[in-house]
Amino acid sequence: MELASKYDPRAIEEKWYQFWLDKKLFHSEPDNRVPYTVVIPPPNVTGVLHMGHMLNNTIQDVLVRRARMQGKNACWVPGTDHASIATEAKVVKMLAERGIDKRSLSRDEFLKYAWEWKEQYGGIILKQLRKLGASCDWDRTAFTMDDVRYESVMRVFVDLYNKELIYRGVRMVNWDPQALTAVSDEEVVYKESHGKLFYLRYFVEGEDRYIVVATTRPETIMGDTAVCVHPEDERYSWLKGKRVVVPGVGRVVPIIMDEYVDREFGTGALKITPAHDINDYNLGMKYNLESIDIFNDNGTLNEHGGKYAGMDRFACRKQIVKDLDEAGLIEKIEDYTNKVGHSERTDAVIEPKLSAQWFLKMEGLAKRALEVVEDDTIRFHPAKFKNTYRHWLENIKDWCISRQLWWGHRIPAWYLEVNGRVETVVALNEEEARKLAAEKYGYTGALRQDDDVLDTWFSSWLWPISLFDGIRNPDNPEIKYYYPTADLITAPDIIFFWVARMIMAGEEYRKDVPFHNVYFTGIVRDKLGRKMSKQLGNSPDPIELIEKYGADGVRMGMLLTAPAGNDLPFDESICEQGRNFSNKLWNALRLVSGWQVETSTPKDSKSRSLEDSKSNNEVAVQWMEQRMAQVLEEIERDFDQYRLSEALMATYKLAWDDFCSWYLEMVKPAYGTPIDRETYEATLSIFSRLMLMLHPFMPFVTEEIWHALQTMGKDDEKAAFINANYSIMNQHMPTSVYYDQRLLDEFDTAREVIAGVRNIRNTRNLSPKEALEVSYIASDERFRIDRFEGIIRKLGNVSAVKVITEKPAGALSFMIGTTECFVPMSQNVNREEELKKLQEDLKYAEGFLNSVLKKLSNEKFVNGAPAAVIEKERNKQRDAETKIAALKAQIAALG
RNA sequence: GGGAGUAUAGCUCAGCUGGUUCAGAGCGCCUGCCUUACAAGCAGGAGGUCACUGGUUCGAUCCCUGUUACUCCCACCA
Repeated sequence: MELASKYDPRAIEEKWYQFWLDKKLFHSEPDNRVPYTVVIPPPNVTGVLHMGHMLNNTIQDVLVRRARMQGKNACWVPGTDHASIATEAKVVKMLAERGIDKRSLSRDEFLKYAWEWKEQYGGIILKQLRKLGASCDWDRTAFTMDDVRYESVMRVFVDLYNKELIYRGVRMVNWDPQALTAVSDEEVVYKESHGKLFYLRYFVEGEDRYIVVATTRPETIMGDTAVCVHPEDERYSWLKGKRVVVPGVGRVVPIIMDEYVDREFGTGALKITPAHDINDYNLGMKYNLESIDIFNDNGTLNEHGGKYAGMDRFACRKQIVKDLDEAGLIEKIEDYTNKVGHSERTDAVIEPKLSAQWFLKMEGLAKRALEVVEDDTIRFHPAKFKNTYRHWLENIKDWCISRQLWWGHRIPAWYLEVNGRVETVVALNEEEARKLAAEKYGYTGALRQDDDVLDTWFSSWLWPISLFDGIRNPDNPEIKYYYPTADLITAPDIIFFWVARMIMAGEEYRKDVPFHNVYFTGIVRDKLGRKMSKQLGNSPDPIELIEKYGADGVRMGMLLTAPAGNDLPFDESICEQGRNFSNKLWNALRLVSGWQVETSTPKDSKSRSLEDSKSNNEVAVQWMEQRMAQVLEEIERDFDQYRLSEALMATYKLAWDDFCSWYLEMVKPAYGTPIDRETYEATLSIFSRLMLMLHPFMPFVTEEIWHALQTMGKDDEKAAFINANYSIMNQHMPTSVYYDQRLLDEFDTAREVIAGVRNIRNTRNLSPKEALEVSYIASDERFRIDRFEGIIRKLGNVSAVKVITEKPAGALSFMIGTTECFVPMSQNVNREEELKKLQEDLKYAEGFLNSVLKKLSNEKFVNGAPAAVIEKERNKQRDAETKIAALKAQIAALG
């Protein structure tokens, strides 16, 4: 078999993904195994894959594939989110481009377009995930608005309404004038903005005196219904009981006094606009003030705006300032910086607005959701997010769940009029509602359904349950088997939107947590530390990256720099490392596949060298097995703590350094000679297990190499059978076993000897082809290299390893611990240089000894420190003294 | 305004319960090599007052005080 010297991921990745799909290896059904469930954080149905998705889904895939190989029944459920506001905005825009105005459409017509759009563009992102290698159970693909999920949402709404946890009320909400809908508190982003603070004159009714009020929003004076000052503010005590004229408007409003006012801010006087500010609204309630709503839903002035009616709020601000200024009603204007709320989805400036909305009571739900995180029934990784979570839940307010949109789950509330009163019935569907209306009110006329839809998160919060139909059929075998899920992998910015609410829903509808662990990924940033975004154009296209470096390469690149909860400064070049690693593995395969295996065991003298190499190889195999067991232990620990990047790094080093650089070099037969069968088999086995360990991180290249290894040396028929019927995916992950630390230590010493020889060669410009001799004085029992002598000879190109008792003349030396090693030189050594080097070493050793002696002569240390620590210091002292003596002797020999 | 977090090599980060895993890893950098698996490679090497300050301790990268810088979250000051 002839293999290309460069690994080309493209064809290989496609081949294996199709193979996995054909074999239905991602599919899961409940059985006797332990379940391992992960639900995907559903991406927006019309979204495209970005780097954040890449990171998030790579992590999920690593965990899922590992669990599967550990013998668990892994089920990773994919799906998409209907994303009410975002999708509706996209559809509106698409229609506008086609010259269609949303307002000219009926609800049904609009929804038809929306569904068409969804069918056309929806799910692109799921296709892209396949390129990444995601091992989702695609048969289970769900959508938050498909039949099962839709009905689940309806049932939950009805249930919570009947439990009196859902209510409808007129409240001040965050209004998005662009999307024309209310949004929740969490969907408002406050941004620093440079504006002005306007000082307006409010004349006292019938007098020449006036009071100056500072405001950032002069356009709202049309809605002013009072001016408020602090009751103890002596500057304004004269105003008590008076009334003032709203400038430019002419309306006469009362002066009220309330401690809410901050006397230090502005002039200490505050204008009250109950319809357009939450605080003013509260004061309005308290003092029974009139509330005048001056805005239309789209942010233009309504009929209360007088001559400004129809103008946009920001245009109106300019105009009104101009007009007031001309009328001499502006005292001054100052620059001012404050935080202005923007809609997360549309970026429009949020307008506080009074409107009728549906709310969900949070108090009881929040309490339970807090408990399960506090007592570690659910663990956060990293744990610091517990603080954030607690703080939010302890200060939570009722959740505004209605949205004035069409795309979404329509609120199942119907209105009817009986005896001049509007009554509400809430039911699963219109038919049920009709029945209910008849029962409760004896009403049989037409019903009018609420126009609003539910907040998107009102469906996502049920996701871990509704995916297994656990709302509609709470006792079905699937929900019982797969719920609670194991791990949730998500970004910290949706901890409130989604994570907290899923926990609430889990407690409410399953009396159990929805997952046991939450792994918070970091935010993917560019080299300059900026968040990746479409606007900045600093986000690479993940699909292009995959084409360039292979999915394995990109996965590895992402994982290497992404410890849990840390932001990840992404640089494309990191993918190169992943690609190079794939290539390295590929070339290891090329090496092994080219080996000739010993066919008979000849007894003649020619086989001496083969026998020699055999015993070397035995040690090599032993060592590699021990090393592998050690790393496996490390990796298991890393996974337990969700330290994925560390687990990958450990595996990477095991494969590259230990396996390729050391092990393969140890057993590699000389050119033209065969390798013994035992070593060959052992190598294939070790290599295969390495592939298993790497498979969760790099699924494609490992599957390819694993197959090559399994079929190596097999006849065509057998190979074809293996290729058609086996996959690395469901092989059993190796587990750590006992390993011999002594052997590992001995190898480390041997490795230092080899490095010492190579270093001498390197610094003295000696040819690697010239064999050197190594000798050492055996004085330290910790220095044991007997077992690795043959390997030292092979890898260091050493002709002999000798134990001696006297320092040889004319030799170069290096120290390993307290043992001196010598390399005799045929040519003259550079005395000056050697002397300089030895003196530097001596100086360092003496300094080190000094610090140790200082410690040991400190009575407090000797009395206070534990015996073991003191013993260690004494050992250090002895070693340092030995070393110093040796160095001095060498210097003397040279001089 | 409140709260949380971070600061260790040029970069990104480990360093778990104070003492031989104690100053580490990967990448980058420097030097020499196209050594028949791999230049997407091989061998060797250099780099750090562990942000600053004071304290606790026989002993501090690690615990405590304060300072500085950055990051994030929360909040209705017009």
